[in-house]
Amino acid sequence: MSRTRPATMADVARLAGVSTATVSRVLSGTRAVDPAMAERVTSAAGRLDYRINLLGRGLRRTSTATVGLVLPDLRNPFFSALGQHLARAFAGSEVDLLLFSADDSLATEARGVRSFLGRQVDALVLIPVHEERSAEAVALAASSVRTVQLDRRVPGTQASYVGVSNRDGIALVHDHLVAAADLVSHPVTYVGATPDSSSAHERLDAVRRWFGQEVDCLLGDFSAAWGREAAARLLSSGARTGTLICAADVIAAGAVAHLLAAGHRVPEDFRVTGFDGVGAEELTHPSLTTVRQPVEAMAAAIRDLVVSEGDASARWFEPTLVVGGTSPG
Amino acid sequence: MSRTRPATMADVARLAGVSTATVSRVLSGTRAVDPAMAERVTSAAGRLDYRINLLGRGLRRTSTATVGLVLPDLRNPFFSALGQHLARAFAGSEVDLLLFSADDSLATEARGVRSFLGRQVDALVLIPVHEERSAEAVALAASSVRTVQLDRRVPGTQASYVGVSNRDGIALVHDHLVAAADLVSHPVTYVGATPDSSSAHERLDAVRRWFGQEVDCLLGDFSAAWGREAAARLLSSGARTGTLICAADVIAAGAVAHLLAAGHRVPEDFRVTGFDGVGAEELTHPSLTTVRQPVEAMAAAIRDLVVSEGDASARWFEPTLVVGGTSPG
DNA sequence: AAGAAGTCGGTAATCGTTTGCCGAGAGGAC
DNA sequence: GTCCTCTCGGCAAACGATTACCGACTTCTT
Repeated sequence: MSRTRPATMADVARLAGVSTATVSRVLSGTRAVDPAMAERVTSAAGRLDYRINLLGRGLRRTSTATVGLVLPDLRNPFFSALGQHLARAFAGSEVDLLLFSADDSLATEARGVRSFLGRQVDALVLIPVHEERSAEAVALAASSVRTVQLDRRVPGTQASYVGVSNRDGIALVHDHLVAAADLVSHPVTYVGATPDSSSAHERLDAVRRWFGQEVDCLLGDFSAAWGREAAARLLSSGARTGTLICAADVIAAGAVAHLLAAGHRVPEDFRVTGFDGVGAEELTHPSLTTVRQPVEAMAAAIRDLVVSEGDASARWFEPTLVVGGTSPG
Repeated sequence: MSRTRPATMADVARLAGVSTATVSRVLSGTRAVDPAMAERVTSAAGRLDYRINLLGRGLRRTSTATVGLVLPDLRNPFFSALGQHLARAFAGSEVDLLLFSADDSLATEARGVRSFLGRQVDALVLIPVHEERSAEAVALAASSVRTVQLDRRVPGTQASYVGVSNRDGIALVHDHLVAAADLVSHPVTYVGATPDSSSAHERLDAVRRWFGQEVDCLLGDFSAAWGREAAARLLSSGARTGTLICAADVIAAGAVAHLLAAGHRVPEDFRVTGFDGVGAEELTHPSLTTVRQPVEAMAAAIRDLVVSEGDASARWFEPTLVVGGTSPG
């Protein structure tokens, strides 16, 4: 495993008997070069196993053909689905997408932003960790490069935003349940996340809007463990029937698992709905009724925003309802 | 959103009335500097909102304090769990961990490796897409920087390896089932993945070793959809009881969902086990019996390997059995 | 035939940072 | 007082690529 000094353009130029300018032009196709000479250069580059140093290129050019994505947590399947779709959206372009996980920490998120900025990325995609406390990181990003917030946003920043209409998503759930079920014998409980992120915030507001201000709310985080605990609390408060509207599919899956384990029936005794629809809803039986976010279209929108020259903008996508086995109908 | 030219060290030096050498030494702490002067420099840097250009630094220094991770697919929860644990393991160090998703494509994987090499990363962590066809990418990586393969490996390369003992993992399942169940009335079927990756390969070999060469095998990919399909095939072949040993928790979850949907009981009629144990096993009811990989320890080992100076090495971690509700006992 | 226009290779400056080396000054030993 | 040893700031040369500019040459125009 001995590693020799990598070949540089100067080495290639020497071997091919030309100047580095010519090598650069051949390899990056910047300007026409005599075919015979070009052939000498490519063969020399191949012989020396030359690979370009992107640091040198990036330093000289102003751009790096790189976009950074900072996300809060890879274990949340919705975020990893977004990451995957975004990666695919960029795989067809000249631009490299690099990911950085903030590990749900504001400090690590800030570090990720600074790291990408230091690397002179052309644009930054951010899923902010916190609705207020990520403001500094988002502002720093937006003041330096084209920045797009994804899924979650920090109000009052200059950065663009791409996300789903949470109000419409909850409305889909509401209409579905009102059409198919009796919400008196199955009283509604919202199992959400504390409104630290704009999506948690907006989903909570939307639930209150469509189901009434007095709707019962249990707030935790976006995890299956919280779904289980919320279901446990509900049962220990005496409920034997009900409707659980969950802020994410992982929460819903946890809740369903606990309800079934406690001997209750889904959807007969308890109806449960999720949110996101990126695949986790199909892991369970019954499969989850959920609100599907059009992640592929969202990823494409991000890709387009990132390469475009326009001003900051915001775009809300329309979710759709996927009816599974955890709700009647 | 007007963006001005970022401040450089020369700007800071001018404002502080010192040379760029002094600025560099103050900001990177390379050498002692007179406290009064240091104070002038830091205040000037703050005033100008100076942020270091890592391209310049990386070009001059030989190292970049960066490690790249190329993984096949973020939607596989095991890979995103590995990514997350690795990110956490590096969050405490000076080194930045950057991720790149190969989108299950050999070409994209190669692109990721080349991209990271061009960025002069200090080390590369690879989860190879394919046991044979990723050989070129792994060899390229290993010939340029310290390289560690994770979870999957390409035989015959110079790169280190960190993974779990698949043979021992399947042995745990075997011993558990033999102790707790009647494998005659519940014949064994292995629901695995085509042996394109070393982990799929090794798990298949291990199943044949512990359960016999003639064990029934259904091979697909690491997805819930495949788990469902495999269960459907098994049922349509007439099976009404059985034991399904699955190569991953997502496969197992899909299989269980289909079996339950078809009206069968788990674990009474069908016993099902998974592999990985990174959280997906708790989304279902019954919760999955699975083989847990010690991902946190594995991530720590990767971190240590990456900073160490030693030769290439291989390390197999020992998995543990997590007994859930899909198997007797 | 002379000038204009186009093609294409090379020279050297440049991107932003780090660091080897020099030298000035301080402090200590004798 | 001399010499030796430290400390610490600055000069300038890298690191590896790109590209503005120059100039030699070819081709076209009139």
